[in-house]
Amino acid sequence: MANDPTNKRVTSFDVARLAGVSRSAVSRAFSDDAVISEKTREKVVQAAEELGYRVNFMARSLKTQHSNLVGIVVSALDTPYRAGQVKIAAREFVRKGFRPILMIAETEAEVESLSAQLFSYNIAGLLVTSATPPSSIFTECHKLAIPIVLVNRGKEVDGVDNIQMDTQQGGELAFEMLTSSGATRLAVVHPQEVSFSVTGRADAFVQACNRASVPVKEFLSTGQTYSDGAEIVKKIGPQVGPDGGIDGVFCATDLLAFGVMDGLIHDFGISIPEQVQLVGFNNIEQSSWRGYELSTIQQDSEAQSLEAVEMMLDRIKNPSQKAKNVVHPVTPVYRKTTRNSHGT
Amino acid sequence: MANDPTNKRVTSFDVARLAGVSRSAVSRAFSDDAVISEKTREKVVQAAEELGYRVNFMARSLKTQHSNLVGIVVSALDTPYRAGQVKIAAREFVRKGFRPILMIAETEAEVESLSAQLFSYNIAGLLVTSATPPSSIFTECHKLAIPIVLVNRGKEVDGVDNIQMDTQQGGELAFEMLTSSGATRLAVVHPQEVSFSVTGRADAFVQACNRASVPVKEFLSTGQTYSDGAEIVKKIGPQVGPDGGIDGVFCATDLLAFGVMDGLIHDFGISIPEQVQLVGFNNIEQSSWRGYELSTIQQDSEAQSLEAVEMMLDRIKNPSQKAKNVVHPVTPVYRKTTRNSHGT
DNA sequence: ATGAAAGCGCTAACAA
DNA sequence: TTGTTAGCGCTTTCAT
Repeated sequence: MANDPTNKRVTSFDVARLAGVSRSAVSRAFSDDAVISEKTREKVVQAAEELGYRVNFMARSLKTQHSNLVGIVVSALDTPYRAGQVKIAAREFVRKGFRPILMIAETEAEVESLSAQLFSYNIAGLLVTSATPPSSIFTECHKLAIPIVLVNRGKEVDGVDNIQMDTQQGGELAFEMLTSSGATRLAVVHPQEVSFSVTGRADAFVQACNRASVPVKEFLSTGQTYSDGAEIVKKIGPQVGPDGGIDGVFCATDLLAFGVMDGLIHDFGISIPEQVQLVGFNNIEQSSWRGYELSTIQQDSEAQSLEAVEMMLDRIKNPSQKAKNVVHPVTPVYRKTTRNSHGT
Repeated sequence: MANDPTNKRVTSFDVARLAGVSRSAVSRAFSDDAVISEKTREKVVQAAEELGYRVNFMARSLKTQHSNLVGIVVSALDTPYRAGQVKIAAREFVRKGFRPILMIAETEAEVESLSAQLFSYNIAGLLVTSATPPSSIFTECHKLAIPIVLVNRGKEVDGVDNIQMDTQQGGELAFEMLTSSGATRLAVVHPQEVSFSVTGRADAFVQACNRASVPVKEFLSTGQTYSDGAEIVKKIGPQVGPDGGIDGVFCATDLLAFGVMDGLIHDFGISIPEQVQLVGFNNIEQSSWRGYELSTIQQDSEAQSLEAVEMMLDRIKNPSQKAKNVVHPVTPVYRKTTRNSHGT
């Protein structure tokens, strides 16, 4: 059983010879829907096993003009929400026979260049869940007939599959969670950088406030992480209080909420939810930790990811179908940072 | 600028024709170290741009017998520690011109099958940071001359590059952190499933206790997450107390520590660090959150990841070099779950 | 410095 | 059902 590394690699030719068949036969033995008699198939598989043969996907892809490689372009992978999303998507792709190439892209420029790099691989599709790619990518994908699906990346782009949460509902829900349990002077904190889903939910929240003539103050954080929350709370803290101060704040992100919460408690001695109520967004794992027990709004990232890959596979099978645009509902999760335990 | 999807894909042949050169010339223009005059190179690049040409990596790989694809096999990607690790590694690979294929493998069987799948792609290397792959993978890699590097996957395997934290030092440090500030009756909690780095640090801790004749109780959790900590604390809580009870516990993972901590505080009314001290492991981001401020032991996952990819690239360049085995030191981080603020 | 030609390992007509 | 044959798009000797 020669296992010296100088071994020539084994090709379909070797297998064919050992099995006493043609190369086409071995090809057929390893193709999913090919006509081949069970008997020869077995001979081939047997020989392949013996030789340690594996079909060379590079050669196959070259010939068939498509690969089972897909691209996943993602930002902030070290964030619990994104990590979960990517984990699910990657697993699902693999389960369906595809291999995800992972590209970390924090800026729009990176999204563009990294996506473009993927085109050299005959990728079967592209999943983007970071910044919205510039339109050059879309036209390129279109030209190359590469399906592309966007997750939480904003309004419909022509001919691009899209899956997103219901930002509108998200903002309204946050408003409701806060006001239904007595908050009357609100605040919202969200990152200064504009992004469809994050900015969107904040905007919807503000609109809901305006519609109900409830005063609302806006606080812009540097980013959307814990430390950004811990930073912005310095501006919020002084305005929270019994006499006419803020008594309900919506943080566009759970992470942001934790930072704000800790600052409020530890630096301003404010008690939650007695003096201020707090609502976050995403319902990441940490939100249920007993040190926080954050009331929040859940988007089902697992369902999103699963649907994203399904959409893509659909598209691969049927490239001409119309682009879909699905929006996922969002649900309230009442925990201990709101006063209302709320039947729901 | 035709952008109809029926467009034939553009090949080096098209570029060659437009530029008025041979196909070899365009190949040379896109190869890093090839002899070509600046003038023709420019003509080619120009033509390529115009046509939207991109070299087909499948064809290139087929010809050259190697690709710039690498595999990353990982488990528990949705855990903050792993997510950070993978993010860094993936970015670094891309920066160096490689494309990481992400494989999520929770069990050893999955590691085996997913790694094997990657061999169909002529991958340039394999990075494993989940369960330790079975030896079949090693021999396969050896046979195919594919470099493989293991991160925190235990003792040296013959001919396999390996990078790991200093488990011994980790366990001893935990012992020191606890005892130097007065703990005298210790406990350790770690997952029942054996894994090199996690079980290793716990074992080292127990040994340190034994050596110093300090009593220590062992608690086995189901896994290594928050909820596993929240579960096992039910057994620990009753044994913590003023009269001869446990007064110092080392959790093999920060996540585990959070679960234990919350249970101790909320279900048993125990105050930390007054009644028990707590030390975790990893120093993930959440450990510094003010809701926890966990004293812990840091392993520098960024450095580890960076070094892992460097090792791999080294290996790719110089396949015959001896396997390396580097161990990274580990450092104590004193926060509020130990009594000692300790100069360090 | 450049071009001609061979061939990487595979699949898909086509013929038998 | 099977084998023969012709490329997929590229790189790389080898001549020039």
